[in-house]
Order: sequence, then structure tokens, then C-alpha cells
Amino acid sequence: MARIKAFDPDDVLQRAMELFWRSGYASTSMSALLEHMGISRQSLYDTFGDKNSLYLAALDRYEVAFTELVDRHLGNADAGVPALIAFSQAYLSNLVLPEERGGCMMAAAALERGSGDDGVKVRVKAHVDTLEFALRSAIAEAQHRGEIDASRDPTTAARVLVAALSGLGVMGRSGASRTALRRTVEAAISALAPPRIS
Amino acid sequence: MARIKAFDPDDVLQRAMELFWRSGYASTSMSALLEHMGISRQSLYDTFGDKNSLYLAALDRYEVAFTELVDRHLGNADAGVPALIAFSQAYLSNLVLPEERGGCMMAAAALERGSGDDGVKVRVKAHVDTLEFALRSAIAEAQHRGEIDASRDPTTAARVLVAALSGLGVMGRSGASRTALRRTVEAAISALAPPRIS
DNA sequence: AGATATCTTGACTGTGTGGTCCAAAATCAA
DNA sequence: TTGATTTTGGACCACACAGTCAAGATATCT
Repeated sequence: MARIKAFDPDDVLQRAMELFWRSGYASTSMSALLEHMGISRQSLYDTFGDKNSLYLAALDRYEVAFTELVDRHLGNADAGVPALIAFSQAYLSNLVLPEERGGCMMAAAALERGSGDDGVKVRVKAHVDTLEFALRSAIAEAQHRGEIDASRDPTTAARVLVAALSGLGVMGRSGASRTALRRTVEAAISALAPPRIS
Repeated sequence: MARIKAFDPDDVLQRAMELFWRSGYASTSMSALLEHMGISRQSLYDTFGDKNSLYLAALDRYEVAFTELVDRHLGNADAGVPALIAFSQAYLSNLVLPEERGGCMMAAAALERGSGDDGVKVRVKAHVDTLEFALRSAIAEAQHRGEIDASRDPTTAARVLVAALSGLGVMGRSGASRTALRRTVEAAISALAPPRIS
């Protein structure tokens, strides 16, 4: 009947995400997106709509990758402190550090467009909730296993980690080294450890 | 000899800072700034130069207020955990929460313009360093007083708090309540407490 | 072949942008 | 008053922006 789509929308969206991730929303121009995505203007508008829709789609794509990461490391019911550490490292390597210290895309979206666009707001909230709940259940399990102080409220403890993870991008942008960031996140987790007998 | 300046540059800069703080750099237009600052176009360019210079001046003004806050709470040599908590609360009230959950302006600057403009980069680094060093010395003092686990590396512990504080803006933007944020930052500090005899 | 749908190219349109320039009004000191 | 300087207002410019449109080329199906 008709010609088939020549490019894979997912691949193209991935490239759009990279650019938005690196430079944010306002200072990423459609022309720059076109060049980096490698498709024509018409195809872009036909496939993704306007700039804001494309941005939201990019956020969604980011969130899919993020959710995968969360599930892989914290999805099992027996995920404790080792899983928390592994997840944090992976989060750091895949979502904060790549591409010259960009930081988490959702954190950038929250600060740049969190007020104003409702689509962004909804996605940021979903992202933070996903992270908080996954951390909370891992923390609860770790408490069950004696790896984390049982007297601590797991929700609050999870939120401490959410805040710390969300803040890593800022530290990265201020020149903190990869290892400094890794040590920081490890220390944040180990701070939740139960009282040792010293 | 000549006419005296009619407006106080500091007051005007303050208003510019408010707008940049709320909306970031790119999506704050000069027209909006003019209106909100209440001076004429000519006066603005004469006094502050171009948009980027104005933004950097706004960042500097933010940093002055921030440094004051740091000095007031953590400036004394005997600042321990109570001072840390007081500082965090003040930081939260004054720098993260006002004006509909804007988050820390430096965090936003870091994520929006940390790559790209060197002036921004320098200021973000100075901000983070100031915070880290102040926290570090307070933590060291708290260790001395037995309020914080002495076996912990104070630099790393300080960085954990830097990350957590920097991440609060994201949580605020995702709808976290004032009290939830306060509890989170308190928990982050208390996590550094020494092993209790339970 | 023919119909359908996509892709590419390029031109085009408003609109908003940051920034400059000019000139008149206002305000100070000598 | 005179001269210097600032303030205000508006006009203005070149540019980048997001988004639209048209036309032709290309590929897939029946």
C-alpha cells in the first residue's frame, strides 16, 4: 500500500534525548535536533509533533531506561544493601556521568521546567516516586536482613537517598571526580547501616 | 556635576535574581526582566551589561546571601550537629523553598548552564566548595564532641550532605511537602550519628 | 502499473529575541 | 544658569527561533 517508515523512531528519539539531556530544553534548537537526529524537518514534525511533545517523549524514553535499571537491580524481593550499592553505581555510570557530566535528565527537567509545563511535572513526579519506592522496599528488605538499622523509617531513609542521588549531578558539574561521586554515594548508603559494636 | 543614580543597583539586581531563580536563564527574557526590575532598558544595559553578565551578577548576589547563611550557622568553631541542623533548616527555608519550590539557584545554574559558560562553572564550583568545606569543619567539630561517628571521613560525610542538600530542589519540584523535606534533611544528618548503644 | 504513503529539500512566515541607538526629559553640582 | 549625567521611552536591527507549506523523489503494497 504505502512506503514503509525508513528510520526507526526509537533510534531517532534516542538521539533527540541525548541532545535534550546535554543542553536542556530551551537552549536546544530544532535545527540542532534535526542535524543530530539525522532526519528531515518534515519527518520530525510528522512523527513527534512540536518541540514540547518531542521533549516529553524524550523524557519518557529516559524513564524507560531508568525503570529498567531500577528493576534489574532492585526488582528482586531479596535486594538488600549490595543491590543498593550496585544500583547506585549503575545509576551513576549510566544516568549521571555519561556525556561530560550531564547529571540526571529528570533532575535537569525538574529544575528547568518543573514549574510551567504540567507534562514535565507529571513525569518528574513519577520518576521520583519510582525511585523512592524501589529504594524503600530495598531498604526494608535490608533492614529485615540486618544490613540497615531497623529503627530507621524506611520511607525517610529512601528519601535521603533520593535527595543524595538527585544531587550528584550538581556535584559532577562542579568538577567532582568519578571516584569522588562513587565514594559519596557509597557513604550515603553505608550511613544507614546499623550500629556496629565497636 | 551630574545626576545621581536614581535606583539602587542592589535592589534591582535582587529582582533580576528572583526572576532568573524562578525561570532559569534561557527562558527569562530581557523584556520580562525589565518589567520586573522596574527600570528602563538603557539603564539596565548601562549598569549591568548584557544578559549573561546580569545573570552572573545575580549568581554572585545569590552566593553572598548563601555565604552569609553559612557563616551565621557554621562560622563558629564550635558548630556541631545542632548547628548543622539549624543551617539545613535555614537553607531549606531561604534558598530552596521560597517562591513556589524553586530549588537552589546554583543547582539550577549547574544543570542548565554548567557546561558551556565558564563564568557559571566557576561560580558553581565556588558554591559547592564553600558548602562542602563549611560542612566538613562542622562535621569534624561534631566528631570531636562525639555527636558524629568519629570513624567517618569528614570530607566524604560532608559530600554526602552536599549531595543531599543539592537534591532537595528536585524533590521539592516533584511535590514533596515542606515537612517531608525537613524530615529528609534531618535524617541525612542523623544518619551520620555515632553507633548508639542499643 | 498504479495507488498510497513516506522521505527529502528548500523556501517561507511570523514572532520573539538580545542588543543598539537616538532624543527628550529630569536631576544633580558648580 | 550651565554643564554633565542619568533616566525614560520608543524606534530600530539583525538574527534565531518554532513551525508550516509545497513539490518532487522514493519506496511499498495490490
